[in-house]
Amino acid sequence: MPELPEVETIRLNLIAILKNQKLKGFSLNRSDIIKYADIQPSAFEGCILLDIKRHGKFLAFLFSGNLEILVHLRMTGKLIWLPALSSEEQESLLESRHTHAVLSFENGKLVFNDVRRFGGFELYQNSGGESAFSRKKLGPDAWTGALDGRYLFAQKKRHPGLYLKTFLLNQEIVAGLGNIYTDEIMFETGLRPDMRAGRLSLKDCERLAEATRAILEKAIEAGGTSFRDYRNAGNRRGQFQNFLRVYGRGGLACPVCGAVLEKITIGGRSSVFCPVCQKKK
DNA sequence: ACTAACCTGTAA
DNA sequence: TTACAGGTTAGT
Repeated sequence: MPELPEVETIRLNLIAILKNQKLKGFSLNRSDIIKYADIQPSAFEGCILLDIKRHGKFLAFLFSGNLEILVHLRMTGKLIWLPALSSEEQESLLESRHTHAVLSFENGKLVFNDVRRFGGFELYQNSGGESAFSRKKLGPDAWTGALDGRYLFAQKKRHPGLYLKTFLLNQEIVAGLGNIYTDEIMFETGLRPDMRAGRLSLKDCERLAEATRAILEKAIEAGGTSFRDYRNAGNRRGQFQNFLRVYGRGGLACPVCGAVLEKITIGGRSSVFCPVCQKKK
């Protein structure tokens, strides 16, 4: 479900509420949402949440004692701060068969709910001040990282055969982009998703980096995109779906030239683009 | 470098 | 009943 702007929105919601709070309890309704563990969940109890960081679509909850929880929401994962909800909503969320974990802090409970169960937690006991992000093969963060035209140009030389769509979705190249924002970035840049990355010029790469920056900024400002499932930590929708130009609009008119937007499948993912405004090269 | 698989829910 | 969904990855 969530891409970088949605995960960043959740991070901003939660850091304001949970920084320096003590974790009192860590309970699981299903143990299979723990994808990896150096230690037991109970080892986190009594620890202080020092910070919440994000790299790409991963969230890292950093606790005292060098303990860390990595969270990935995949398609339908949600992190919901229970006190933000009405008492009826709180009750139904706690009883939901898709609520898999509850983190109880001194000021309230944080719930992990995931219909499809692709998402989950990884529990780390770090040594030497290393963050668990370093264990993942992730490129620079698309928002806070060193992403520019020169970097993309160097990367496209390493992966010349990838379709541009697949290239932008690859988290080892750039971390944080998903199906919505890649389509939006390619539309903004005037490049087709089915061109090969090897054909990108340095100028194209500079435009891609620029468009990425601009679109992510607006999307974060709008609190992310709620096309269907996404909700922030307060269980509320984002607003960026009102500003999407091509994603989810296959068969409708291009907002710039009026041509019919095409929808194709690349690497198993749907892509929508304008056959007039976007060029293959 | 592509596909099938992991899951469940919703819409066609 | 079938196709499809803001993601990733093991296997081919």
